Amino acid sequence: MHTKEKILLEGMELFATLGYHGASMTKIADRVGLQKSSLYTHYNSKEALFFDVTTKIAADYVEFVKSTFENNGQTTQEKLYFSFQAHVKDLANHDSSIEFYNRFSSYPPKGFEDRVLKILRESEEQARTVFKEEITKAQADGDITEDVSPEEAARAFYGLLDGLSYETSYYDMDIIESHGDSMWKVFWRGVKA
Amino acid sequence: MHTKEKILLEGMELFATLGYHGASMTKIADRVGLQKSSLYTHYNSKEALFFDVTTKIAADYVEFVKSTFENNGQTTQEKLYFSFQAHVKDLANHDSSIEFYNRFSSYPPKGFEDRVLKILRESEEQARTVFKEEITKAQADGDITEDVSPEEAARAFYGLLDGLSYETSYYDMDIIESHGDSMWKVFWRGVKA
DNA sequence: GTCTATACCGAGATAGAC
DNA sequence: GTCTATCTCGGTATAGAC
Repeated sequence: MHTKEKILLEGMELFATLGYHGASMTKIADRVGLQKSSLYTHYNSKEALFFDVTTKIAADYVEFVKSTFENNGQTTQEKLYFSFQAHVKDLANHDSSIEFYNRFSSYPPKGFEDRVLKILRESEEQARTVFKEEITKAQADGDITEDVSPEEAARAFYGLLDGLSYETSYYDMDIIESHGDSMWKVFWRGVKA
Repeated sequence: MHTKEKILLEGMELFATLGYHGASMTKIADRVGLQKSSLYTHYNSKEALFFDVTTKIAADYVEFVKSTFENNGQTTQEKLYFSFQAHVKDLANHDSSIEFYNRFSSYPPKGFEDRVLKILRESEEQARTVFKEEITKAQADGDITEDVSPEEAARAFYGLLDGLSYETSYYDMDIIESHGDSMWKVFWRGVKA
């Protein structure tokens, strides 16, 4: 792996776990196996590194969501549940790219708010669109009630994920999975036809 | 107001909006109208101030939740919805004590994780107990389905709040309220008898 | 209790040898 | 590209006069 890629990867993990200020250039350099001054050969500033990571994370997230729906021959309930479970699994495992996404969606570094949120919000918008399309199909098939609009159902579904995201740094894996089950059960009861 | 109380209040607001490291002693002192060195007359360290704030926030939150249920002569649905709306309102208004609670539940300052989470988790446990009691009563009255356990319903209800908390720093007030409506609608449909 | 002055440290970033 | 050395800034905290 090239040095620059390794910096990107270690930067992502440290930003995700320690936050922007907690992840010092010294710590990143240590993990890469360099002196901090050598990082500046590859990135002009810490800020430039951070935005490179942010852009990659946003693109990867959309791909992840799409991939969770690329299973043919399932019912809508199964597809939605599979996607939900895939999120729960990554959350419970403290996957660092998801942790990066959640941390900086909620708490972008001071001064970078607008630029960070623009990047992350656009990718979330794309992800939500994927959910909405699945729900619209399910309504057409009569699997989901007409009492709830696709927009409302998609928001409620995304709300489940947000709720679990919030709990990530709060609870252990088994608790998160258990909460996920409760939330899914109530959600599905709330939208099924 | 005594100086120490004012430090506590301004500290809370700055910790909530800027985070632990973002809220420097200089900034806190500026808001109080003191030199930063004078803060040390009242608190031995920034850490001591932070934990004083954390303890107060945790106690206040439990009181807040209890207060949202102290309306007599309502149906369970109305009481739960009232509590939910009270949370939405504070979240949408970016009430700083709720922002403090959410920020440091998810991202406690490095080195303080165990002590901060212990304080905040205990208060959340108490709040969840309040919800569960209401739900148990509602089941006894036949307002909430027996298909879902009180524990599951309470977790799903708390999941709604967590999901909205997550969205707080992401969206504007009107969007949060709209998402809240969608989530409530699906939740109630999911638990009603 | 509040002030000014200062010690001390770790952060981001740059210069220049190799 | 990587290194050592260094600059500058802003942070927490302390000393001592008033």
